[in-house]
Formats: sequence, structure tokens, C-alpha cells
Amino acid sequence: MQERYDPATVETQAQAFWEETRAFEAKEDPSRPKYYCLSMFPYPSGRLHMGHVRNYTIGDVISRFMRMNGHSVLQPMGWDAFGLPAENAAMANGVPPAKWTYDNIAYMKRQLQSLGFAIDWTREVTTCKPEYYRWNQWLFLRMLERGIAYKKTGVVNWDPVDQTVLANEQVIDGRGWRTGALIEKREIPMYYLRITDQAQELLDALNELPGWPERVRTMQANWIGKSEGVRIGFPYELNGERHVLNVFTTRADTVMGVTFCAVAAEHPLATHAAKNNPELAAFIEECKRGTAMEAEIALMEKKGMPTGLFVEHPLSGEKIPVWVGNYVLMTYGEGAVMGVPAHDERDFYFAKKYGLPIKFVIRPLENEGPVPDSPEDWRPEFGEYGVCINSGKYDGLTYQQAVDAVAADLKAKNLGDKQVQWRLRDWGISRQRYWGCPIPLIHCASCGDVPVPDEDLPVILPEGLVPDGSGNPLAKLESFVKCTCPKCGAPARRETDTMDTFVDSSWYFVRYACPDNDKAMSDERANYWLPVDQYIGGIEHAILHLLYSRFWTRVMNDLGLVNVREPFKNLLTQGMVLNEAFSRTTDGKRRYYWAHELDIQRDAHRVVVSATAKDDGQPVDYEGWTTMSKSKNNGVDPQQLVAEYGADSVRLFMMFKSPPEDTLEWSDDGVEGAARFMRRLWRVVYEHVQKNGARPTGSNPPVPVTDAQRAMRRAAHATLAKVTDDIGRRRTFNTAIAAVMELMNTLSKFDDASEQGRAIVQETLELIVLMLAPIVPHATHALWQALGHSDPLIDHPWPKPDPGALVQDTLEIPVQINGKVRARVTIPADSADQDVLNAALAEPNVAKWIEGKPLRMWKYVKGKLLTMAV
RNA sequence: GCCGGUGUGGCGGAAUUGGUAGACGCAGCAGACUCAAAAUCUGCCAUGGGCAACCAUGUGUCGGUUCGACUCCGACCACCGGCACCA
Repeated sequence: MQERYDPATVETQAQAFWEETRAFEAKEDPSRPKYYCLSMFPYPSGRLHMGHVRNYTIGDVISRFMRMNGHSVLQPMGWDAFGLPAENAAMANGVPPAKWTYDNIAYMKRQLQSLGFAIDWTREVTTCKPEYYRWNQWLFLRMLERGIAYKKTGVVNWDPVDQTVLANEQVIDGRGWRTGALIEKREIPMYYLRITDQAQELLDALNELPGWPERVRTMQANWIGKSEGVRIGFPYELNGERHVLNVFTTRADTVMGVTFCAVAAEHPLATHAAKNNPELAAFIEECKRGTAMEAEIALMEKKGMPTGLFVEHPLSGEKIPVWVGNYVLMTYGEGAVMGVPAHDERDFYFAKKYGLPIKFVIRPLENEGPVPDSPEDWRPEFGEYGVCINSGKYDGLTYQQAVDAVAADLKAKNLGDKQVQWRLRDWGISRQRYWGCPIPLIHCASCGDVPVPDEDLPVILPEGLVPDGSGNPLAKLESFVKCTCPKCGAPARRETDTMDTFVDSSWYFVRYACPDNDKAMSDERANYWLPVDQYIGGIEHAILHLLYSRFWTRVMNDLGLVNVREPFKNLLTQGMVLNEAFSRTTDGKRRYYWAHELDIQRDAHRVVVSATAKDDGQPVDYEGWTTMSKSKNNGVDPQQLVAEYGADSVRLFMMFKSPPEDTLEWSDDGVEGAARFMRRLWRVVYEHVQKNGARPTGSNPPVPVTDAQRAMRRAAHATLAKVTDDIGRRRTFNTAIAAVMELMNTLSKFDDASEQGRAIVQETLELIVLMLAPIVPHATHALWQALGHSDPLIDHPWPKPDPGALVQDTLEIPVQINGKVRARVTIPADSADQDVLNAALAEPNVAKWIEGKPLRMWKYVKGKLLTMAV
């Protein structure tokens, strides 16, 4: 054993050993319980960022821990390799997305290997390779056959200058990121997957996922958004024909308070009314400008304009004006809403703004006073449930009674009924982009949309193109587009849209089980490994990716391709890694600065006071803590840290800094602290081995004879019990590491050169090495050998605490009087409650605080504390 | 705007089921070792009062439940994630 801890040597040796013994290759071993530990695969953006390091270290700790606990563990890795950044890089550098992507993959793979993750690289999956994405295409065709995939129009962001569809991310303040042109919404044909058919099951099954965080289940449930209400039809005549404008509401009890209806700008009624109304046509055009992003629409000023058309109130027969509202979403329900200004806040302000009547039809239950006449401002109680008033035959009914009565009356008139409405929309998978999986369809003038026959799959994406920002380069590549119709043989055109990259990531975890199968999408090996026992990834994926994966897995299950319906049994959502960001905006363009490009002034609390750029001395803006991202120039390169401190110190620091589900604020301080701990651990083992020799404990644990020896052994085994629980159940690696550090501090103070003392030191060091093995696998691999063991640590069984070592004879119990600790008493561990009280009353400080006052109550919480009230 | 989350010393965090607030680490201060530096080791380290024992205050803000609240309830504030074409 070397005297000095040299991470570079130790890590090279350990990694060479794992490689020689092919230690990371997962086996379908029926004799052991399986454990599938999956981390969300990275987008190959260039280099690993700290979020990846955090994610994959968590996965590696769990994998190695489960392996030591006797499981056959699969920990795979792959690349979410299609996507927009490759096209952006291509435009910036003139390099095809494929080359850029494969170069990045090669670099990032080396980085992952240098961090010592126990990944089975024989199962590597890359989504931009035909042998992977052919199965996207194959399953898409199966969905088409079953009507799960279908075609309809969808709304996209249109850049009128570049004549191209933009992603939401490429729209900045309503303008195209490259052209600066005002963005328009545009409707184009797209392919959709009927995820809404599964809405009820996707919602119900959330209750069967106890291994998922509550917050993720809540977010998904709200996203699916089941609401039970009433569909209400407002009849109207148009060109002599009778039509019905359908709206959905959860407040059918307020139907007699309707004073207007509002439709989306894209609604047929709006289009009709605009024909002879240039002012309205202009307003509709205005509504169509701006982005398709829901968040921006929600923040817009609510605007409207009357169509001049009226509908009939289905119950009162009143004439109700129809407005166009920029806040009405064509995608929710039927693109129309009823307006009840008296009982809906948004309708209230809309009515105030445009002088529409406000009719109160609900009185709050507890309020018997008069109904407000024409209030200036909205009050929360207006929106509460109550009793119907001014509602004719419904007067006096409560919420549920009124809803039932209104629904029944509407049904009788054939103008509505109770209805379940979902917030969830079908999944649009068409992207007007080059770097993605081609949608396997052929457009024939006579046969229509014709699926590519299975034997012609995969439709291969040509890899050499370089997009220029003016639309999809595939559409300009005649050799790709020109083809013959598989049905009639006539010349035809190939679909040039590609699939949403969420398709790629919706089933990659299946393919890890059988990446080499070129005959089928999945096979029996998938049924051995699935479901994923532990999934780990960023909280930002809590809704979309996880919901799509759940949906896709159900489709595969229905087709008999996998035998699970839920892909992920347990989910750990790690928090974001944050860093400070600095930027300067000139001429509307924002530039982000690296910290090393700045002089940063901080106050005594290390809070940034000001910052100036080194190149021009001018101030830059401090944006505070935000997620590390490439665009913000605030990422930290793990490679530099690994080179300086070693992989183990980086891993230790990432696990110690924060609990895995919390955000992690990056700081350079602390990696050094982790390295210090590693050096100290190394030195303690070295000194012990030098002094006492390496004599493995074996099956006969040391027998303590002194109190100090007993205490030392108890500390070691109590720590083991805690660390086992922290890693195995709680997943709080930070507290596990803290406990080991504490044990190291205790061991440093244990100075005992006797035979028993030396054996206890040996045993404690062995336990420390075993407990840290999943977290810092390289150094512990070497230290295990130094302690005299010849078996590989990676497969050594996880130790169990010795119950005999944990027994305590006496306890120190805090004594509370009126909720404040006033003394501590030392008592035998098996004391009766009354004896503990007597011991406490004998304490001078207790006597002082009681001072003859009678005890109102007292209680001994066994082993924890004694409390009394006077 | 809607949905979800977070808030504890100078800093990251600990307190697992309502039971000792501040474990462990970072930074800082003091000392030891050294010709010196680095490395290492020891001690101190919420605020106010006190020589000390100890006392008071204290977990974003305001209020409540309880013998006892960081933990439960209500209202509010700030920040973070998601909002369907970033991944």
C-alpha cells in the first residue's frame, strides 16, 4: 500500500480490474433477485454537466449497494441522440448533426467511464441509429393500424421570414430567434397519438405507484386533469340552419348568470363573423400572432371583440352575445366558454372591461345579506359554492342539486348533459425538422397517406445534411422525397416530418434488455428485467417524459411486446444543479458571461454586490442562482474536477452536498473538503496497517472488554445500521456520509493498542470501507485489499450490524419542563417510567423550576425524553 | 395566470412517526508542527446577557392547535421546476 493517496493511480487500477473481469456486465440470472437501476439517458450536448454527474452517481450508488445486497443488477446507459441542439450546432459550425452527435457521444462516454460508473456498456443504445429508431417506425405503423395514431391539424409557431416552424424555445418575446420576425400561429396537418384514450387508466394507476414521489403523482393527476361537469349547448341559426355552440363548465349551477359566450379566434363562428367585419378579422389576426405557448397566453392581457352574432340561452331563451376572446383555447373542449361575470374572476374583469352585464345568481351559504349591486372589484366569495338565486325554478338549490337539475333539463331538451372533460390532449408527434426519426409514410396522389411496408423499414435518415434555418432540409432532398407508392406503384412523395424526440425516450429502457435483437423490438429478456426497479432523473421530467413512457409501455403491453403496464416501479426525482449566472443586454441581445470572464465583488456574506467584465471593465447584471446550462455559460466541467481531485472526491462531494431531491447550489468550496476526507481515510488505514498489520476480521468479531471498546464497537455498528437505512430505504446519501464521517471522528479518538483494541480498529475500518464502497468505489477497492482481503469489494456482501454490539446499558435522557429542556439524567436503559421521573426530580435544576408547584402532567417517551408540565 | 415544490447559523445542510434545533461538512478565527510554506493535527464558532452555572430569543412572515411545533392547520411573502415543439 502506498503511503500517499494518489487518486489517479488508484482509479486507473480499479477501473482496469473491473474491465478485465467484465464486472459490469449484467446477466439474466434466474437464481438471484434482479434489480434494474435506470438513470435518464443524456442528450449528447458535448460534455457532461454536473446534473449528469449527480444523476449517474446516485444511480451508481444504488446499483452497487443492491449488488452487494445480492441482486443481479442492470445499470445501462445510452444516448438521447436526436434533437434540436444538433441542428443549431450544425448551423453554427457547418457540421452535419450526425457528426457532431457521434463526436459528442465518444467524448461523453469517456467521461462517464472516468467517473467509474458500473455501467454495462455492452447494452449501449443510441436513438439516432437505424437499428434503434426502426422500431419507433414499426410501432408507429402498428398504432396507425389500430387507430391509436391519426392525422389532424395542429398549431405551430411560424416564422414568416425564414418560412419555417419554430420550437417554443426559439421564440423569444414573440419573435423568431434568428430573424426577429413577429411569430404567427399556423395550423398544419400532424400525426397524433391517442393518449387521451388512456386518460382514465393513466390517472387510476397513479394510485398503484407507491414508489413514486407524491408530488410527481399529484402533478401528473393535475396534468391529466379530469373534471366532471356539464356540456351546455347554446342554439343559434346560421344561413337558415340550426347549430349548437357547445361549452363545458364545472359550474352549471351558475348557468342562469350567463351574460355572454366567448369563442377562440380559430373557432368556425369567429371565422364566419369575420367575413363581413374587417375590424373583427383584424382582431382575429391579432389573436393569431404570438406564440402557441400556454404560459404566454395565460399571461396575456385578456382581450375580446363582439362577433355581432347571438346564441340562445338553452334554459331561459335569452339572446346571448358571442364574443371572440384571445384567452379561449381552441385545444380545450370545443374552443368556446360561457361567461358568468358574477361568479368567475376572469369573466368578471372581462365584463368590467367591455361593459357586459354582471348578474348574480349565487348567494354564499353563510351570507344572508343582500347581493352586491355592481361591485367595482372581484371578491373571492363570488366564486364560492352557495345557493341559487335569481335563477327561476332553480332558486334555493345548493351546488350539487342545481348541477343535477340543470343537467337533467338540458338533457331533456337535447342541449347538453353531464360530461367528463380532460385537460390532457392527444400527443402530437410530428416535427418539421431534419434531425429526428422519419415518420414512415408515403403520400400518393391517388392512394392518400400510405404506410411504408414493414419490409422496407427502417426509413433511413440521410446523415450528411446541414440545415440552414429555412425549413427542413429533408424536404429539399429529392433522393429522399421521391419514391413510389407501395400500393399503386405511381410516383409519390415521402413524408419529411420526423418524430418528437419524446418518442425515442418513451421506450429506450425496454431496448437495453435486448439491444442486439434485429428481428424484434423486444424479447423475453425485457420481461426478465422489467419493470425498472429504480428510475432516477431530473424533476423537470416529472410530467411529459414520464407520462409518455407510461402511455407507450401500455401500447407495447397491449401488443404483447412487454408484460408490464407500468414501466417504473420506483422513481427518484433529483433536484436541479444551480450556479450563479451573469449577463449583459445590449441592443436587445443578451450575452451571458462565464465567471472567469468577470471581476465579482461580494459582501461579507459572499452575496454578489456587483460584477464587471474583465475585457471592458463595464458592469454586467447578476441573475442569481439558476440552472446550469450551456446557454447561460454557468456550467462547471466535471472533467477538470476529476483531473484535479479524482473521481471519488467528485462523487463524494456530489452525494454529500445536498439530499438528492433538493436543488444543489454549486460551490467550488467543498470538493476540496471531500478530497481531504479521502486523504484522511487513506492515511488512517495506512497507519493502522503499518502499526497492527492487516488481519481480516473473518467470522469471529472482536470481543470488547473495556467500556471504551464497547462504545467504539457500538458506534461502528450503530453507524452501519443507519447507513444501511439511509442508502437502502431513505436514499439520503448526504446523511449516510455524515454518519461515516462522524464514525471516523470517533475512531480517531479511540486510542487502544491492546489486542482487542486493534481488532476493533480493524473491524471498524472494514465497516467504513464497506459502507463507502458504493459511493467511492475506487479508493475503497484499494483499501479493502490493504486491509488484507483478496475478494473483490464490488461483490462483497453488504455487512449486517451485530445486535450484541448495539445493546446499551445506560441512557442519557433530556428532561423537559413546559417544553424546555432543563436537565439531563443518566438512567439504566430498562428503567420504569416512575424511576425516570424520580431521577429527574432529584436534579437540582429540575427542582428549581418546579419549586413546589404541582405537576399538571408528565410523560416518559421511552429512550427519548421525559416531559412535564407545571 | 395555472399546477407542483422549497424557505433552518456567514454558507450547504441535520433533526427519519409532533419529542434535546443546528449533527456532518465548507468558510472563518486561535493555536501546534515547520527555517518557511503547503499538508496535517487541536480548539472555538446562532444571537443577546453572564466569570460561570445558567437565562432569554431563534427554523421566510403573521396567526392557530398542543404538555411540547422546523414538523400539523389557516393566511401571506420570496424563490425554484413544469405548462404540451428545449431535453
